[in-house]
Amino acid sequence: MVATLKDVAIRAGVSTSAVSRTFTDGASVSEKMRRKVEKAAADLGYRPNFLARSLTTRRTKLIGLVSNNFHNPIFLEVFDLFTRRLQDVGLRPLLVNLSKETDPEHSLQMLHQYSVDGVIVASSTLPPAFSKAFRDKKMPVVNTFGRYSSSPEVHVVGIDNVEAGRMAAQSLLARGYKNVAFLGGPEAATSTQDRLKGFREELANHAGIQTSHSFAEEYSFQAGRKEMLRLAQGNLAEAYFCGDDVLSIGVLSAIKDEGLGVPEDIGVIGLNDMEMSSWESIALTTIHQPIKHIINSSVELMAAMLDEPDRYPEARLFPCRIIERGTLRPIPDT
Amino acid sequence: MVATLKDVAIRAGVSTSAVSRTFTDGASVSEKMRRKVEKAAADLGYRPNFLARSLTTRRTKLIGLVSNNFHNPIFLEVFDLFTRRLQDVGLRPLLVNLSKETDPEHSLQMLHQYSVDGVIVASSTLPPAFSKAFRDKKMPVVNTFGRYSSSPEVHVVGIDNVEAGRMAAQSLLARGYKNVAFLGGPEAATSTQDRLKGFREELANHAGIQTSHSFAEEYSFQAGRKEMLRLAQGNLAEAYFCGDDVLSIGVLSAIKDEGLGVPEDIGVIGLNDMEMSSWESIALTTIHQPIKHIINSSVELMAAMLDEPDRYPEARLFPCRIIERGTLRPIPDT
DNA sequence: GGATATTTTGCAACCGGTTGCAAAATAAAT
DNA sequence: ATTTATTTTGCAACCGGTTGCAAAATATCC
Repeated sequence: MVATLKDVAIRAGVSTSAVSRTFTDGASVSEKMRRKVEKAAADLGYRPNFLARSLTTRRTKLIGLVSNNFHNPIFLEVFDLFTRRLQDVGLRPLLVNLSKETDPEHSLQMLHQYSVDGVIVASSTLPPAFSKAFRDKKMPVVNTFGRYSSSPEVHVVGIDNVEAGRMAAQSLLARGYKNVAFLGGPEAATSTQDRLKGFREELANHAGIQTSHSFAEEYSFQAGRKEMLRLAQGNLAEAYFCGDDVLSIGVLSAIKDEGLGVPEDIGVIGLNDMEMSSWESIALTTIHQPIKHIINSSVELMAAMLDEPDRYPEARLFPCRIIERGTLRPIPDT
Repeated sequence: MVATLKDVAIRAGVSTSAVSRTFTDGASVSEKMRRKVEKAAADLGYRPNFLARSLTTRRTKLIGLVSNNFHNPIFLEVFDLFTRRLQDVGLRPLLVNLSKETDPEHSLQMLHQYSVDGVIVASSTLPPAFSKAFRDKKMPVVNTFGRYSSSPEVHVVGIDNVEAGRMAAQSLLARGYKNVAFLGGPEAATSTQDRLKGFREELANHAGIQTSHSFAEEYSFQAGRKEMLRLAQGNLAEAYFCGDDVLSIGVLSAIKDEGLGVPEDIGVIGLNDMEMSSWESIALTTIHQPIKHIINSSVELMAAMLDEPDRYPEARLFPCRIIERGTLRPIPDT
């Protein structure tokens, strides 16, 4: 019913190879032949079948896009950027939702069976072993938002979370806060651990600063809110560095419920700078993570790996910067 | 390098057909043969290649999931539910982002070239012609969140938007508002048109009610906010029915900026009941759209169509209900 | 114009599977 | 133990393409 290569060949009165070649760039075909074939193809509405083609070329242009982060609004931006960018370079995302799974095996096999050309693991909460499992199967992998230090075998694109933690500490110190805390995402996430590490290291350089930390169960509004309500049972710090914007927004909600004001009573700084954080009713001061650059770079890197599968692994880290909005008190005049 | 059917056949000392059959349910293989083959397959770590298989079976289990809605947080929930549900029934979503495109042709061709088994169009803002284009290519299509009346050729799953508009009008009337307005999404979207239609029809049944309407450019926070700020230049209505929750949240932000209170000065009711609407700091009164049921049903329907491609088209509509939170004044005691 | 270099074309095998059909093996019936 | 019915197996063709190789067709050179 739908036209195949052979149909076109017959109609044009040429061999199937000739038809195949006119649809393969870089193949040797004369102008005359090309015109003849293209005419026949147009008449029949022929389009080459990518899957059949992939059998011999061993290229599907399919990319597994796996994530477990479907409750953090920034991931809508992430998916938007990824799908658009992948489309731009002629790749197609096969989306895999790992929300419940802990075992990579199943999705690994599935992606393998679909012969994806590569896998993008977009998550800072999946364990590094997960990305490594793909690497072990010889699949090109890039772990976007991953931790570069813990899996030098896989390509990582993202930020230096330790540095980001440090940056948060510095901003709080600059604003004269003396009692500060970290309210992180899941304790097992590498992003949480690293941000905490940088935060504490920086604070340790300064005398007379009180510090503490705790964790939310996941990167979500409710988890952030819940943890802050719990903390409010005891003594609160003067300012909180939250592991992520959506957590911060949950925290802001809890603070409001406690009848406290931001930034008068408590300061909050987030991380990510998702679109929502700039909403006038939220106006979250946060550390901007340049996700657009991170994602463009991830896709670029993936595209490069397709041509050079054994490329030596690298970490691409992008600098963050503070976005001042309304949830920290101003820097005092010196 | 990776084991193929033939490798397994050789190692087990049987024909390739035998191997193929042990991996095809319902095929005729003796227990002895099955064991022998499975042993060999396990030794080699063999997994059948789905794409090669699809060539003869004409089933890829790939489903095009196309949307243009990457700025409305509810779509993160939508993608979460879709991907999970599709995975559950053994289907894989090939995600297509149509944000910029107006022309279906390109993605249509691409999905065709990947031999997707079906297409789910998840959008209320893509024109019905879009879904029809897939149908015309004989692909199973379900238009989730579509308008059932305007394209009886394609399967639609969602709500009755006219009814939802009516419901919004009724709630406002019940609360004694006399001057009400509709602030819709893009004017061209069928969802906008239908919600407005129901809203006005219902109001027309009641005397002494003033009404007006206008549209935001897209379903997004900023668009809602912008439109509300524009309206605030003139005379405001007592209550606004917004075409969608994210629009409502933008509207709330604008109202706050104008120094007005909700619900004292102005009432707001949204539609969707996305997770964020229940956040304590937002507490939006809204019409709940049962997206979980809608999506489950969409996937179920798609699965059914794979077995029966010429299934007579149907519309599956789910009832909405009002979720009372804090953005409308209470119903007065009678 | 003929010899040689270069480009274009078709043949046929292959990518990794599935499947209709007939032969071989096994089970059931007499 | 035969004969007959049923199940299991392998052969070979096919799904829709690509590609190495050698032959055919063109182009280039003297």
